Amino acid sequence: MSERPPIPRATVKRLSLYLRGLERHQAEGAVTVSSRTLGSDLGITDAQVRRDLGYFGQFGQPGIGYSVDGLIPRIKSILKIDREWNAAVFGVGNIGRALLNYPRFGPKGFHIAAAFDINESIIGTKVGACQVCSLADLEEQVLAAEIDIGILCVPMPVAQEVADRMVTAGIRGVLNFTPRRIDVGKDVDVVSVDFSRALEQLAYQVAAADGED
Amino acid sequence: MSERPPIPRATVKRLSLYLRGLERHQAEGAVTVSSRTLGSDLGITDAQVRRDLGYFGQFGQPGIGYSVDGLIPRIKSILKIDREWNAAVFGVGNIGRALLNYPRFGPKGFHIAAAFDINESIIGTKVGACQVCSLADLEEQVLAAEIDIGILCVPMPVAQEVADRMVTAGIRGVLNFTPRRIDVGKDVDVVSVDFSRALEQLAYQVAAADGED
DNA sequence: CGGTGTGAAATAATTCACAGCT
DNA sequence: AGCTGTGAATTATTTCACACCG
Repeated sequence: MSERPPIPRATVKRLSLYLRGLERHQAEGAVTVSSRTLGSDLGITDAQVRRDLGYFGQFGQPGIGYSVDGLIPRIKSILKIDREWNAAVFGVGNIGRALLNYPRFGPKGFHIAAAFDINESIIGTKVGACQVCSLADLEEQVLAAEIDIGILCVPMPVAQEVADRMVTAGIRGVLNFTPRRIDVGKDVDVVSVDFSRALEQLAYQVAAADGED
Repeated sequence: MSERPPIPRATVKRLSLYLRGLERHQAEGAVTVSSRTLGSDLGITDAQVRRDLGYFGQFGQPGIGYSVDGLIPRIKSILKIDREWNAAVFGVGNIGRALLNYPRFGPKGFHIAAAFDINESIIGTKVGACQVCSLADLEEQVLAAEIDIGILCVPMPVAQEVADRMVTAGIRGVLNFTPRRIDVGKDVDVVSVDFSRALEQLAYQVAAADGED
């Protein structure tokens, strides 16, 4: 019955970064870490770190800080990455191929279990650890491999159409690499990664730093 | 002497998205667009759109909306992408290669003018439109090609070191594809693109939608 | 001391709501 | 009628500051 306050979106976005910082400290042999240390790693205040973690419970020890080995699994559990997620890559073009070869997903609990494309010349070939399937078999394969998350890397014009089929096939989340908003039902979540947008932000910031406001 | 209010970071992040929306409406032949239409494209309110644009001036016509052809260049000018930016890719691995082949940067005003790697077997080969240079020639080439922006795709352990050299060579902004915070002086800007983080956000959201809070 | 956890205060971002233009 | 631009109100997020613990 205890009434927890709602968790700010901004807090959740930082959680991944805390995890990163903690894993680095762990690799360096640190046993505990203070909110100040953790915060300065990512350029925020100690108060912010304590507030963020405070939403989920009391993990620290006054005078000592947070146990590195203790906090890591707590954050993984909060982010729901204390389990295996099955993902599939849709579209084995430049970006899809890069992601299939990206070695950092597996250890993080994201298992890329399938890859799809429409191009006959690469269907059946092996990219990374996956045999490329035909997009025609999407529904069947998504079901068989119990895919939770779809990584959308197809060309922009067919993005929405492929996304629709992913959703119908039962996928629960979409990681969208397409520079376009994807419409899914309200039961499915989308997170977008947008290179052009990132570059545009950078251009703005660089120019602003030059004194042109 | 007129005192403009400071521009919220959140507003700048949305500007790229407005531009996207406007270009789509332009392609579809629309002449004007209302704040409501533009907003619903990206899932925000009309008031938000008007407020955002209002920070930069009065671009709309009451009763009509915003001129599509008029607003696009205004936003480009605000974002400082009404000019050519020279970028270089550092690290021609999976991601670097994908970016060099990404066809969408050129038309947006970002010209990838150079690519660097340390791997002898790819130095001198052509990837996308670039001949790969040795990282040893970084300083010289950055200067010669007048690189403004560095796209950092090297392996994590050498990321900071390469970034330091980029900064020394005079680069003004870094687009960081490394899952690690990059430290640059205060005269240089960094924007990060972090795949793992995006996946983690997605995992959290999908699980939350499942009712596990 | 050095550090957490957390009310209270301050600041930032969003939405409301409406005067005024076409 | 349809829509912008913007004060005022609201809501979200961050920071302050301090009681309390090891």
